[in-house]
Amino acid sequence: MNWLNPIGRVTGAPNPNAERFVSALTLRQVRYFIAVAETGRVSAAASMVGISPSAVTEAVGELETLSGMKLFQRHSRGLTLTYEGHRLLSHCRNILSAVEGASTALTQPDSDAHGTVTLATTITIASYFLAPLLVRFRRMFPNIEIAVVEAKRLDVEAGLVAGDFDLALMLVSNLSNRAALLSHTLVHSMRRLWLPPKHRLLRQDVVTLADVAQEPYVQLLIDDAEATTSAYWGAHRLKPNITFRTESVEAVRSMVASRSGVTILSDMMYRPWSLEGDRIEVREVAADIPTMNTGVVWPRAMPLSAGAGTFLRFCQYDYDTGGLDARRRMPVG
Amino acid sequence: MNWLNPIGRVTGAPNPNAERFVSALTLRQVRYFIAVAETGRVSAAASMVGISPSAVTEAVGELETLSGMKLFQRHSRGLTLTYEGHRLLSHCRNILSAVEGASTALTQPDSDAHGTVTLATTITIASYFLAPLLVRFRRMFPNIEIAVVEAKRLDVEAGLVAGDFDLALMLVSNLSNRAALLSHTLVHSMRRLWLPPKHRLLRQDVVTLADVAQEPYVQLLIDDAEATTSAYWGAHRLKPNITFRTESVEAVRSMVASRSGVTILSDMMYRPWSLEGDRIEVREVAADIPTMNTGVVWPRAMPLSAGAGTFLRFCQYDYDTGGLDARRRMPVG
DNA sequence: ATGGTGATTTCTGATTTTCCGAGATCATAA
DNA sequence: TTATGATCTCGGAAAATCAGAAATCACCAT
Repeated sequence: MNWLNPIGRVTGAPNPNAERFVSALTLRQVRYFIAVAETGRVSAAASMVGISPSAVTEAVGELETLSGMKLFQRHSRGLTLTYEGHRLLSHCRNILSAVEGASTALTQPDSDAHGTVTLATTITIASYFLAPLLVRFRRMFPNIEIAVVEAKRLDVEAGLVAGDFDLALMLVSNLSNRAALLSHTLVHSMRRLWLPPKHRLLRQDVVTLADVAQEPYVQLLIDDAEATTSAYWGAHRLKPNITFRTESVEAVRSMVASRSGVTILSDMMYRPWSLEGDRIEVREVAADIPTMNTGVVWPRAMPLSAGAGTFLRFCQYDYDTGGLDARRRMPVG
Repeated sequence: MNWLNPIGRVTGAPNPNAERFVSALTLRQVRYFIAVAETGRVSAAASMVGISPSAVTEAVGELETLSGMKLFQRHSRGLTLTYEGHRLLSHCRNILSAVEGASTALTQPDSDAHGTVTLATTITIASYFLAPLLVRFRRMFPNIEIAVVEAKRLDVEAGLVAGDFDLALMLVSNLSNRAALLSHTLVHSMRRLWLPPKHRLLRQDVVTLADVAQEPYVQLLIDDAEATTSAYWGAHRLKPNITFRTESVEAVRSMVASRSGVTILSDMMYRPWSLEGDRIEVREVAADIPTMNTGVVWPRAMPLSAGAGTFLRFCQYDYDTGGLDARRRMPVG
């Protein structure tokens, strides 16, 4: 039990157990507490929520022991909030308004949402990420039209802040204009070493970047692939022995499968077979190679349109349910 | 019961009863639902929250009938969220984080808060509002020092955006720079007609602004009093018959009490006696006269300092408990 | 096919919470 | 001092909650 000194400050234990509070609090207590605080009388609060006064008294008492502080000053005319009670009241209102938020979200399902969303992507995403995602989205929201625009990374960012695009699917690892953009990353893809079958590095227990430096290296050129490569090679004070550069991922696959070189690319692009049907193996490299993070990006300034909002929510949902998680389609290197 | 069609959309009733949802939802349901959604298995969720799986199943079932939609897709390996369930999940997280917010607020009581707050006011507030408020505040927070600065309205606003003041107590009805300032109004004071005893207008059933226009009018000059007066007189296409202007409210009181004129001023300044001890009556005017709204103002850009935050909270608390409500000290006109 | 496995769900009874209603209590006003 | 109007306390009944056993179900290997 806590006591108030003459000037109304709590003098008892400051925080008995906040742990217990979050796990034992009841919405019933919150509702009754708010009713009492707003009416100033237990009886009025009871009739407001439609139960007997004694139940309200009980709930308030529970809340007081739970919070470990006296919430009301009781006097003959009723109850008035203490300062601590007043502070708790605003938090309790937050809780109830969160509940109401959930309720209104339920009453306005966006199953029949409509409108159009202009979505920008970079080429990497467009090739390996977008198509299956869009299929699932169109199936669930047939009345939302998605206009897809492919552009260079900087142009996508510029278009977002200019309002030309609603949102973008792109690599968020190296976003330039973070001040004006918000992002939610959906997938972290590891970058791993691609090898032809029976390659000598497959027999090694651990493969280092120095090992890879000895091999002929095929460098992909799309998006920021080359810049990223030189970044983490440079951090290790090494250089790949680049023997071929191409903008085609299929060409990379063929080169690797035909034992003409190796490469390090993200799991998102990996497929176990080349176009010709030859197998491609994959190995983890014992080095600090950043993951490739792709996600949704939108301008910070304006709130998302309804359609864009449901697309964003859908992306999270689709990721959570495994729709676009590349690792689940992958062998364990 | 609702059903999912092959593409996973709910086809049942859209919103059975949102009313019931907000009044019957339980934190228990929310907690268990989140646990199941995060683990994807009833058994794991049960051990996470420390109860039996059957109880979890029950709670999830309750939440599904309460929300009127299927929240999980059940299969042999466990449960995965439907899209609707995913959407509800984020709202449920909101609810729980609101609960946690309340908890952390309880563990960090600001009873022992300290620091200094520089508070700006205009003259009207300083005379009729501030002193008793500060007394009560200092009694509750003796370790927070309040430095009071009195200035003209425009200077107060400029000082707030410049960061010279933490907050201000002032009239919020006619704030100029609303773009850069946030405000919370504490008191709405009606503006009413001040009359000497036995004045002829006291016998009238209703008093219009046209009636007042016939009387000699005493115009107070402090703050925006004159601008406000001409604003609402102008809106009624009338003009007061001003016979005296003064910057002293005491002078106004004396003039009215000694039958030298009438005036219209806010209840906040009203006292039933003049300095000489003569009585002053008050009457409501049947006209559209704006109320005088005074409250707390602070710059929108930066978050409030800890001390300023508790001062703001205290003002709301003090108002709610009747500390600075002028009407409770007033006769009913 | 067929039984095994690992999960959810259903069912039942025990425990706890929640509620009501009747007194007890208390502070204030007449 | 008494009356009043409020809260608080204390039963017992109803409802919610829980645990554990049994039932069910989908999938997988044999």
